[in-house]
Amino acid sequence: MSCMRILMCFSILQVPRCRTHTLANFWWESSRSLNRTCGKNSSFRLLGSKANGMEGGYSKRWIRRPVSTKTGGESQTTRKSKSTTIGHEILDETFSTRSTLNIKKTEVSDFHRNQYCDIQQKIAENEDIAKLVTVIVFDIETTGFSRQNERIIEIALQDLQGGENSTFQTLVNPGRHVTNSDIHHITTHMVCRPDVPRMEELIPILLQYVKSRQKPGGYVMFVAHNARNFDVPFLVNEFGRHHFEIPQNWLFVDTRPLAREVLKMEGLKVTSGTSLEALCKKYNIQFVGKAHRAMADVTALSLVLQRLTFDLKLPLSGLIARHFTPSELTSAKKKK
DNA sequence: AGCCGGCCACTAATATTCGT
DNA sequence: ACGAATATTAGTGGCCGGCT
Repeated sequence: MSCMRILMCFSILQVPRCRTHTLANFWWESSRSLNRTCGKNSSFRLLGSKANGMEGGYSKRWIRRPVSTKTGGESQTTRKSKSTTIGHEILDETFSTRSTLNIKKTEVSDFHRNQYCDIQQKIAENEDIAKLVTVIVFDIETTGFSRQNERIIEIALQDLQGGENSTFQTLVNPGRHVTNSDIHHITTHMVCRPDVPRMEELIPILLQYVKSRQKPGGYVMFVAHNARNFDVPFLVNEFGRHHFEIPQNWLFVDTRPLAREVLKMEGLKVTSGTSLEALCKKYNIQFVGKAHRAMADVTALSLVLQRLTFDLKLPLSGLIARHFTPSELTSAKKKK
């Protein structure tokens, strides 16, 4: 069963039980709008882990095609033309030379000049949050724990709205040996190749991709497990290392505190487990693909997130209220 | 009044957890 | 292994009621 189908099923099941405007409702609404767009028989398929030589031997296209979703209920011609719209835009980047990357850098700095007013204010003004926020679950794999000394070797993103190009995944060339392959099974041979992008090449593409998913004047909320202590600091460091800034409309949410809240609410000891694995067990969620591969973790976390927000009766605005920004992380560090 | 024990709130130190 | 957040434990001080 496809991931999105599962998401949709959850939403359908949850809505009648939770009348308030929950995140589930938000996703439900999104799914419905997709249904309207794509027809009743829509199905979304995440690429399997064997696709495009991810287990080694990358083909020429080192970005696992962001066209990793497939929409049914459409005529072949429509689908074809649609997948070339965004997919092409991104994949063209993939093949682009350094000169085109420079152009993208200019675009990126334009992007940074965009000033976003406080999202909390928008919530207070009762703006329709769903129309403003794109929720993206993400995960990274790295060569180790130290954000200073180690490097990212894989990134996966999933836009929970679904639809075409809703996932993005790539290996990253760290330019060094991978010593912890026993964890994620990503080897030096898989990433230290000329056809695997380095971080400085990937960032503009990543920014471009996220931009293609965001709503006009909207925010992008990135969700990851242990984001505050691991994924986000890593990302911030990698951006900084290559003189990029995290866009101001990017918000981050950590699912680990949510898990703690749920366990507390249920009267369980928090020490009983807030790892992604423990949460999957708790919610009876099966891993699609290998655990500790970025996309597999993202797929699992997407489902865990739905369950957590449902248990906490947390509407999208509540999730937004729990967001943090990279600047908060650095200022908190300075305080100490 | 003086003493004692129990309770609560707070702080500091230590342990655990989590990501790869 | 690293580092941050959080949980847990231990220690401290203040307050109160009961007792002599």
